[in-house]
Amino acid sequence: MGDRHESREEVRAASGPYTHAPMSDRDLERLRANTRFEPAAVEPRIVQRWLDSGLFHPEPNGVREGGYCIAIPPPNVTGELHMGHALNGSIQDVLVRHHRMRGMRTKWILGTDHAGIATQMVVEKALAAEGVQRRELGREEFVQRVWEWRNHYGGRIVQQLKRLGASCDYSEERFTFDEDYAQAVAEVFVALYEKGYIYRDRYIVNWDPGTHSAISDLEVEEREETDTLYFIRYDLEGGGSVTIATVRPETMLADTAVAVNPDDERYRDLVGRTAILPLIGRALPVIADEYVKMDFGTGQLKVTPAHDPNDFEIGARHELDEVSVIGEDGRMTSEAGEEFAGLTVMEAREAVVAALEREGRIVAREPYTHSVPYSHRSGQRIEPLISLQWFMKMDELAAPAIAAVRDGAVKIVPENHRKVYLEWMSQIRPWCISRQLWWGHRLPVWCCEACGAIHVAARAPQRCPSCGGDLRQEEDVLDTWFSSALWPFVTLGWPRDTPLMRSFYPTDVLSTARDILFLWVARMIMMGIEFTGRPPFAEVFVHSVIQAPDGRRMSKSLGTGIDPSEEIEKHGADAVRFGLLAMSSTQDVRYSPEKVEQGQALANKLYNAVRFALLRIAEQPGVSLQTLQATPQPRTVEDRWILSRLQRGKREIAAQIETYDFSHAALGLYDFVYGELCDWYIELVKHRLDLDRTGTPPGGDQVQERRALSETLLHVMRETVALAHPVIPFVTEELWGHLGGEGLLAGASWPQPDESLIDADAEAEVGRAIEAIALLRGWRDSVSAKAGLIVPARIAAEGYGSTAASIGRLARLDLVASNGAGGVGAAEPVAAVPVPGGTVEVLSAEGLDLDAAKRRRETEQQRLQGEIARVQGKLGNEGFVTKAPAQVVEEQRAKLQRLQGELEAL
RNA sequence: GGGCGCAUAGCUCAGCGGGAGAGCGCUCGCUUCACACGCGAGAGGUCCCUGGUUCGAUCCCAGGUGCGCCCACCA
Repeated sequence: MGDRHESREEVRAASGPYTHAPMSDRDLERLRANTRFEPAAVEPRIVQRWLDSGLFHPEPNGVREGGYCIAIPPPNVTGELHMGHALNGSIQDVLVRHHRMRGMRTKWILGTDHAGIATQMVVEKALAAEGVQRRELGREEFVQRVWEWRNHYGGRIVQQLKRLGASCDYSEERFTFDEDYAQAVAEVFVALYEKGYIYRDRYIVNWDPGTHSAISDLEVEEREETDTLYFIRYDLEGGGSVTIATVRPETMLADTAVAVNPDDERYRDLVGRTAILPLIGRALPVIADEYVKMDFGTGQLKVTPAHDPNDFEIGARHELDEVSVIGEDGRMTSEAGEEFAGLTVMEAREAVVAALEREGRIVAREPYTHSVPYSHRSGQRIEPLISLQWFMKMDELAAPAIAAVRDGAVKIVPENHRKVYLEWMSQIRPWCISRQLWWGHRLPVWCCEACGAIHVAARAPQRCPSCGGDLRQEEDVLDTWFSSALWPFVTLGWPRDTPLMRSFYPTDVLSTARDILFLWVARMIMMGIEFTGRPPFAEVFVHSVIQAPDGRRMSKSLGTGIDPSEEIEKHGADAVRFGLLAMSSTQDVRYSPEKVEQGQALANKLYNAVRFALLRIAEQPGVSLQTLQATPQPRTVEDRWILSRLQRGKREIAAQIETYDFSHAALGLYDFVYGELCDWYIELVKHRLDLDRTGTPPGGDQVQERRALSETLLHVMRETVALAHPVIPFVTEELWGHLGGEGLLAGASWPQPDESLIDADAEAEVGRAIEAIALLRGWRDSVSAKAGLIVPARIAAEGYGSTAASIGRLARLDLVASNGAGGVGAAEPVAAVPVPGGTVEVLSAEGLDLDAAKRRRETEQQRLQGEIARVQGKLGNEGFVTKAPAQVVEEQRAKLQRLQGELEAL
């Protein structure tokens, strides 16, 4: 990073004057009246300001250096925002906003996916509700209807992304079915075809009767099911029989062989003989094949090349006939015989079993649990069928994509996904890329109706180049993932050499859930390298999957889904973003409504902290908001303390964002705002801006002091708000305006840590005071001191020189000088409260239940004695003293001393 | 059948070789002039089990148990 952002104009930094007058009296009145941040009222207005500003659209300058780019995983055009989108949107937006603030030309490529099967199914369903069937309409009309649907309902998700605050480049929205995109897809297809990577083949595929299309291996999910395993006797010609075992008796109608293992002693003499297929009477050769397991079933296997992927391979090895008895509609064909033709597969199964039973051929049956393939898309059972499809050879494309990840050109975070990727890629198989759908990129393949020749070309030929005959375009469309694989470069103008390409390719990071690591990410890497010569991104960040609060999958059908848009309406986009980031990790996580509420609380807290600062400063006599500089003017130890803590905060959150550690970034922000800024700094400085109720005009020095504190406060507030902006952009943008920052915070500079403001002494002093105050408050509570009671006390401890007054105020003590002669100062203490470095002596028992204090003291003594014994035991252990690092031993000695001091003080 | 991951407070999760943490929930007390979507104080834990390594294990290693997820063509 480094010097890239240094040219940024300083005026946008958090230190600086009010450059306009944002806080008119009316604004201040409104601020005073609104004690809560109202996201629903504020956030939509801020979205509009961002959009109008043009900040989200970077002008391409043709130079990759100094740019930052993310391509959004394009959501389905018909989709609605779900939790995965919301989380990934939040993650990408944190990255994008952070880099934009660091002065980089930042582009977040936006667009939607035509999502072949999914969209076709949605529209088909909608049409069905009107009583219209896809086939009645015809292809052209149907595709027209899908476009209408898309123009009407599509892009809702883009609106939802805006509402989330995602700072995508909305001015250049892309669609994987745009004309340019389609042209690029065709060119890629042609190039791969010409290289011999794409080919057509009759092969057994995963046929999805639901979508009436082939689908890829990755779209198949296996489900455990218990079926019946039937043992069926086939007679042998010339006497004897074999018994095969199957869970799919209906496919026996398509058997073309019986196989045994060549090493199986039992059946050696069967090989070469002929079995008779029951019900059909077809002669089946008995063959020997290694695939057959000797220890499964009978060791005799029916071979059905047309309806089982393994049998298909066996068939290919032995040149067996392929008989298809199940059609693409999932029903039995005429090949199955009159008795069964037209039945569904399940009906046929019953009928075949009944027929076999009549012939006395069922030898046995037993329950059998196995995995059954189902279509991820339609939910229907996959029917393996032989079909003429287009395939893509993957080995050559995979090799460089493997190397890219193995050698670190593409870094996968978290690391464990790297191994999964490499393993999957190393055993990659051909990809079936054709789909028998209507909505999608049609294959750029033309068939001559006269001579049957096939022409593959990116632009439609007029007539057959071979014979001049009429051409007909291939009916099939491409798998959606074929076009999405080109997303990071086609969206930038590829194959043309555009300024966009030169400015933003390759992209910086791809953020996604792991479910599409193979379907999409791996294919993008392969295609990116093949067509642009470079991987399409330097890093892949794999984020959590958000599950329902009860640990089940979030899904509409289960009723476990939580709609992020509803959560945004209820709690605000800031809250949802914070919540999702805070709950995310490298694991899958359960949705935690509490984290969203925590985010909402943070936004409100920050709002009120700024509200306090501005209202209180505005009321100072002799101080005008308009003339203040938001610069650090430390006057006291707490000023130095907060400035020091702030520098550390800036350093930490930047590092966390850069290492994709979003939960710690979000929670660290919360801790800083609550645990340091609000609980302590504001409480410590409040009195310095006290309103003077006596009406006495302040002296000149006092005005100077108040002015200095005001400037420090403004500075701290502006920097905090800037720091929080990537995570909670809305409330921070709103407050930035109130704080007089120039322009929009979205376009402001990221606050850089100023090492000179780090102050270890101040941190130690205030840290000690905080500890003491907490102990004193605990003591007060234990003696039932009323909240308003001011207790006379004296500090008898080292190290409170500059914080004693603060301790008095925040612990509600009336502190007297330690050596005060006469008066209460000389009084005998009635109690001593141990604090770091000594005790605080309590000088009056009035209003205190000191018996309770005594009981408390006793349990405290016990605790201390226990701890002392433990540390002494450790130090008495020779092994510890000689083997442990000297520093650790020293720490234990110091601890012992401290504990003994505390015990004594009691 | 392979692979990966997780078991810490009532819930959701951080932490990770030397004093068990957060948010929410719970209890008690607060109209303390930013915030009751708030403030202050508390209670609550054989850090899954069994071994091992170590001066020392919630943390490292091995095994076990339970729960997720991914990949896989045994009828």
